[in-house]
This record gives sequence, C-alpha cells and structure tokens, in this order.
Amino acid sequence: MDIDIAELARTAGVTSRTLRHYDAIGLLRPARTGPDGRRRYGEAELLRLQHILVLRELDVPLGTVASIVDTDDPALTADLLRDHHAALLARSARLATLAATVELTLDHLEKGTPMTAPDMFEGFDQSRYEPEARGRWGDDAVDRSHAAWAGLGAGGREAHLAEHAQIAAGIAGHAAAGTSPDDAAVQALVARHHAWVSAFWTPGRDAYRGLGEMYVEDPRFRKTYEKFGEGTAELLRAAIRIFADSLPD
Amino acid sequence: MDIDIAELARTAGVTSRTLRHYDAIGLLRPARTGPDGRRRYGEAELLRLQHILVLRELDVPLGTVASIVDTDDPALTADLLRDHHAALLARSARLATLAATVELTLDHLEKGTPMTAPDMFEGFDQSRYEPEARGRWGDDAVDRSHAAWAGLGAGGREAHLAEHAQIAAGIAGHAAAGTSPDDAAVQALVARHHAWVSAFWTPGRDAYRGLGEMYVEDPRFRKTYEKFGEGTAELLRAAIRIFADSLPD
DNA sequence: CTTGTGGTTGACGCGACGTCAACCTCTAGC
DNA sequence: GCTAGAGGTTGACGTCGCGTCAACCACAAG
Repeated sequence: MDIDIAELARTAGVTSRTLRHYDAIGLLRPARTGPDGRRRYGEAELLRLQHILVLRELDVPLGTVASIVDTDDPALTADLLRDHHAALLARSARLATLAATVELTLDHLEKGTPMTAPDMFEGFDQSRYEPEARGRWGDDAVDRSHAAWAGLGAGGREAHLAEHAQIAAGIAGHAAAGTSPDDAAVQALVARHHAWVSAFWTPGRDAYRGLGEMYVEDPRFRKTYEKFGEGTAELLRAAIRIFADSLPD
Repeated sequence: MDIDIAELARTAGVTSRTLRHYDAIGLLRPARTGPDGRRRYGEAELLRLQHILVLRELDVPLGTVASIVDTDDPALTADLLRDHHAALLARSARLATLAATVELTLDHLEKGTPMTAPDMFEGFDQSRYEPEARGRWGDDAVDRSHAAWAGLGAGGREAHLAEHAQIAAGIAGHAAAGTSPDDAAVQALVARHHAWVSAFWTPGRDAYRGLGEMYVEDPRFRKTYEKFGEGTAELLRAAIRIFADSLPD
C-alpha cells in the first residue's frame, strides 16, 4: 500500500532529488524506510506533498510552507498568505515596470540615440524639476514632498514608481484603443493617479488641473508620458480635466 | 578629484560590499588604489556604475551586464535586451497569476471552506470537463487539444494559464468599471481570449458564441470567471457575441 | 555473471551579495 | 600623545532550492 520515491516523484511531477531535499529539511518525511534504507511513502505523504506543491507553486518560501502545512489554524495561514500576496503584487508590478523600461531602452537603441544613464532616469529624477517646483507650488509643498519621499524607504519608493508606471501604461492602452476620457475605466485610472500624487501632495481642483496641463505643455513631462504610447499625455490631461471637477477647493 | 568607496556607495545607493563584489568579479574596478590599499573611484567609474545599475535594475545577470557594458555594438545589446524583455513579461504575468490565485485562496479561507489542493485547480482541471467536451465538440478536437497541451512543455502551460488569468482579470476590471462590451479595450481583450482558445482549437463563429454562452450558463465555468469579479462572465459573453460576428464560418 | 536501472548518502555549485571576523588606518577630542 | 570611533581591508561562510556529480549498494532480467 505504499510507494517508493520514484513513483511519488512521477505522480507529483517533481524529481526524486526534490523529495530527498524535503526529507533533509524535515518538510516531508517518508512514512517509513524499508529494510534496505529506501524511502517509502503512504497516502498521507502524497496529500501533504500536494499541499506543499500548491504553496510552492505560489512561490511561497519553503520555510513558510512548512509553517502553513503544519498549522491547523486558518487565521494564521491567512495572515501568512496575505503577506505573501502583497509581496507577489509588488514583485509583479516591479517586473512590469522593468519590462516597460526595457522596451523604452530598446526604442532608444533602435532610433540610434545612445542610452545613457541620465536618459534612463530623466523621467523621475526629482532634482531636475526641483527649482521650478518651488516656484510653482511653494517651498512648503516641495519640502513636505521630499520628507514623504525620504520617509518611504527603498521598498516604498520602488512600489510608488511601479504604481505610476502601471497607471501610465493603462492610460496609454486606452489612448491606443481610442477610449474616451470620460470612460469609467479611464476615470478609474485617473483616480489612481490622483491618489498616487496625493502620496506627497494633495492637489485641489485647480492645482490638479494645472498639473494635467503641464503634462502636455511641458515637453519633459510630455515626453515621459509619450514614452508609454502616443497620445498618452493628451488623454491623461483630458481625463484629469473631467476628474478635477469632482475635487474640492 | 576622486572618491572613496563609501561616497560612491552613498551616491549610487548601493552598499560598499556590492562595490567590493563588483571589484572581485572584475565588473567595476576602482580607478586606482591609495597607498594604504583603499579603493578610489573617478568619474568614469561612476558613469560605468550607473550603467551597471540600470541593467541590474532590469534583473540582468551580472555576467550579461559585463558583456553589455563592455561592448560598443548597440545591435548586440538590443538582442540581449530583447531576450530579457520577453523573460520579464513572462515572469510578471506569472506573478500576477500567482497573486490572483493567492487571493482566491484567501477568499476560500475567509469563507471557511477549507483549501484543498484539488480546489486550487478546479478552474482549469482538464479532466473534469473532458467527457462533456467530447460530446460537445467531438473526439477529434479534444484529442488534438490534448496533444497540443502535452506538446507545450511545463513552461508553455504555465504561460498559457497566465495569459488566461490576465485576460480574465482585465475583463473583470472592465466589468467593475461598467465598460460596455463593444468598448475597444474590451474587444481587444476578447481578441486575446480568442487567440488563447485557438492555441488548442480554433472556434468558428457559432462555436465561439456557444463557448461564450457556456461561460454564463454552466455554473462551473461561471464560477471560474466570477472569481475574478462580479459580472465577469456576463461581460465576457456579451463581448464574445459581438466579437464572434467578425469570425468566419 | 554481467548489465541495467534505480536506490542511498555526501558534497559542491549557482547568483548576488549579507554578514561576521580579524586586522589596519585615519581623524577628532582630551 | 593617547584613545576612541568611524570606516577601510581581505577572507570566509550563509542564504535558497534544488541540480549535478561521485561513490557505493540492491535487485531483476538476459
């Protein structure tokens, strides 16, 4: 009624090396070992292995897998999974951003413009926009924004940039599809954009509208958005104009 | 005019350990070493480091980074980056799928239904639908589909599932936003869905329409899509009806 | 009896560093 | 001038999830 390592490996779709590894780290021990020292697994082990593999498939580190499969408390499991969920989203967003950046780099290469490091950062290099920002929105706002940025930590900054890239990519997609600026999907993206900006500075109606104008009129901002696709800056501005109507102030 | 390791590390946002590591593997050597053996870097090294960090940020392995920063041929660089771009997209899609699956798992947990391994896969367990599929679409189509699936390899199967999850998530987003089924963005998603199905079986007009109906009428399929969000199955069906008009047969 | 197949433990490799450890050098304050 | 502290140096081991030998053992078929 029991099974050897090769058969378990075949049915579960893993290598026998993996099973030996799980034995070595105590994650999945054989039901018993034969007289010749060979590992023998029973049905309970197969079920446990399936549980393990499901979690492994979700990229949960094996240490966490162990604590999950060893606990009966669903609340604890949920906590662990929630953490993991957040991590997955962050990683996915980050990779999406990276993919977009690579695409931009490829465009640069194909057009013959050499890629320099400053080029890569120009979109969001804080210092380049700083003097104007002080003139435009006041020292106070800029200083508070800097403080917020510094307080984020490296992970937070990364997540923040990733969120922006996702929003811009979404707008670009709608620009390509010809979606109207008052479309609900576009307005939802603008809401995310407003929330994104608000991490550092909560613009009122006019300020937000002004920001939208600047995205089109200022060639540097315009370029930043056009990198995501033609018409992105325009669609964003048009959508911001509509969205701004609902803002106070 | 030169800089010590700590200063370079601070301005570049890496640790000094990283710089020592890059020195050890020959990726970034200091301009010179002081009389006391300390590393000193010049401006050229700073620029090279920026270039390195851009690539590292893209998750390019350091060996590849070395060949990129050491080559002047933009075509070679482009090839390397193109490969990497594809890899990034695949990984990002996979992580997004995993995140969605974790979310579903959390739902299960919160509703008290225990998560079992079969549960996790019920959405796309081929064997569960097989008998009906044979009756509905014929043995030929089913056999060819199986062959195609088997021919994909594990990586291909994973990518295939990830593509489906992305499409479903996109539809769900539009369902939540109330987008019309004839919206260009929705129709673009349906086009992807049709292409996705066509990996195994290219449905004609009526067959594709029938598939769309089934997504709503068959509670198992319906449930699969509703997991991505309320109204997902309905929007998908409505959009498929429109899309199907353009199909031959 | 050989050969082939598949089991065992043990150990190293991978990738990009993090993290001690043991020691050295420079600067600042008393 | 002495001492403390900050920060430099090399060297080596740890991380994570196995893949990949290596050396050896056990069993069934020809």
